[in-house]
Amino acid sequence: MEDPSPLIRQRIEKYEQLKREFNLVHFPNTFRKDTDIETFIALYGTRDAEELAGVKTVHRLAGRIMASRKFGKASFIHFQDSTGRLQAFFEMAKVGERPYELFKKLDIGDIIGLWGAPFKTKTGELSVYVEGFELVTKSYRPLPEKWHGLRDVETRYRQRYVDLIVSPEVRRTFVTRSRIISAIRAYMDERGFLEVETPMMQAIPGGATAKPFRTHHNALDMDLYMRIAPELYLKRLLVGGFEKVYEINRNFRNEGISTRHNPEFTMMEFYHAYADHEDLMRFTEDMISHVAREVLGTTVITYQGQEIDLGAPWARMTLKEAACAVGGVAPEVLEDRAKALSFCSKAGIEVSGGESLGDLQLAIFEKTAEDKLVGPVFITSYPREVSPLSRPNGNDPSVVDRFELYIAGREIANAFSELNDPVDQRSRFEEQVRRKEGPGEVDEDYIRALEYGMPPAAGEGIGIDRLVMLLTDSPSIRDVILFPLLRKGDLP
RNA sequence: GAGCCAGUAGCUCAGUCGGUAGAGCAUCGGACUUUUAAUCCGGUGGUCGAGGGUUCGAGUCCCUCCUGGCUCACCA
Repeated sequence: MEDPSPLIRQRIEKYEQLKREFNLVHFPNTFRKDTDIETFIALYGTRDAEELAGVKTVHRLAGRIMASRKFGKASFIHFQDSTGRLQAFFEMAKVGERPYELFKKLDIGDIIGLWGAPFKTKTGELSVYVEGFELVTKSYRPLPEKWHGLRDVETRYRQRYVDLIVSPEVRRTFVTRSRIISAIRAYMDERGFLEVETPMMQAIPGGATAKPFRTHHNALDMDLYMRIAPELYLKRLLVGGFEKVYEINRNFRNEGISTRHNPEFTMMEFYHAYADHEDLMRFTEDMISHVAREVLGTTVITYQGQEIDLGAPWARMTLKEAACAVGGVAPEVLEDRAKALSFCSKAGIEVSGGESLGDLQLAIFEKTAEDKLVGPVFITSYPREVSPLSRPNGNDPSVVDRFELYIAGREIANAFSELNDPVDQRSRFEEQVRRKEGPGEVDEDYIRALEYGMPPAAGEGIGIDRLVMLLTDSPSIRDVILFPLLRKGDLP
């Protein structure tokens, strides 16, 4: 910033003056702590004042000053580190007259290192009886107001670092996010899945139908696409002989932004050879209920006021059953293209007229039933036309062996038995090209891979952000992504 | 991309009918040895998102634009 506000100029000048006056090192990196606040509280939190009076152990702690109550010759501050928040007591008689003068000039937001023994105040709050301290990092910018915190959502997203400093619940959400992902990794690893990494930059953006982001490699003079899904690469690995693989990573889709969509989002995809979609339903309900227990200690969650039990087993319903039973659609509408078309126009579903019956069935399901599926529920038997990578059902070739998982009205996972017939796969790709869906060209190398033989398998994608939203009761995907995409722009 | 709503001090917010821009917190100076949004006294701080228009006069009314939120569309 070229012209810092008076407040910031004032702080910079103040720091210069403090350094001169108290002979301080400029932004030092010499303080070392030996105790986290969480540990300190765990050691002493339950002991009473008399017991603590006998504890002479000096701990070195560090953190950011979040609140202060200063008096002439003694003061209290609250400071926080990554593990918690603690009160510290500064007494002129203890730290000395000069250091106390320095202390009184510290600001909320400054990072301080301090050492002292535990004690309990008159009100019974565990605190550090400070023997000495160092100004570790000067904060030039004032923090948001202590009582209301940071309310402005734009600032919260653009300056997440400030949001994290002042909003404990935001920190908690992102810690939970990390634990969820760790629990998933552990679950997969324990079951013999191999975590792999496949290209984020692809010459042919396959595996889904979203619009890709385009980029360019200069040295190769080659256009590339940010991946919209890792699917086709993961299945190449099945051809290569890995039988259980997974990847947790970003996908990029050049589509709209909403409370449920961010242009880059995190997906776990996994593939299991010698398994089918039925196996994956059991696997999924077990995994997600397991993760909920690991991270939250329960399978019963409350999402936006609605109680949902993630305990297995989960309900199952075909797409048509859901449209009828949940969406209130008359069964014959789903069996006749003309009736389906007229239903769509009445229901306000946009149609071009070129849709197949399967396209219409899916559109009707999504319009009428999707957001009512509190679940958890597996929706099965998707139309073949909307599932170009799925294996057709053995009894009814109009549908495929696929399911989507719905919880709280949202699609959380999509899975199917994989199509491993290269001839059928080629014709589905060609059909996509004809219908101008997908990448616009056949991924010949993927077909070639299938021609070598891919073992029968099932695969699944789980939207990690949405799962985290569910388990952290977050209404918007931006609440579970540290730095959600916003228009380029700076705050004044 | 469309509709609706919002933008005032570093932060959280008032601002009536168009008539001299306010409060609390933060910050600065002073008092204060057990506070919990400490308290008390005094002070600093504003391109009212940007630009244009109407008017004697605009934070307030009108237009355009910017940014964000929500809903819808696309998508997962």
